[in-house]
Amino acid sequence: MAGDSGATAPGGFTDRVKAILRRIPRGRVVTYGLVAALAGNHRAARQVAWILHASSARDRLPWHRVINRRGRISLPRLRGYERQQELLEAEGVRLGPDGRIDLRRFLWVPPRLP
DNA sequence: AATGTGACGGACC
DNA sequence: TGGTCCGCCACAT
Repeated sequence: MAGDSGATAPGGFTDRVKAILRRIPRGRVVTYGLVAALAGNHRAARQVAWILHASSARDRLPWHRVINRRGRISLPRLRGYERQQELLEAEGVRLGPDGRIDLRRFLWVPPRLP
């Protein structure tokens, strides 16, 4: 039907990840591992990255709010890095001189899961 | 069913 | 501090 372009099992890991990503507030970030954990598998961080890579703009996911555990943008330079940085800074997320984001300050952790 | 993918994470040196 | 190696997982082909 309309929207089966997603093609993943409804309510599956991918759906959960997407739902979580859409709840990240502006000006906040999460790590791949955290999202994976919230989605039910703390070891599936790589899968979260894969989902973002495979998702299109139509998914309306705040992909730029996902960074790695070091507080850094994982996208390679000239392959999305600058774009992500720009989007983050536009929301007030500041990168340090080493391109690091202070997770203690910007990391978003949902207060509770329903 | 087997193999490949991918923007990870952690252990280790 | 930073590079390398390895384990992990769900989805694609």
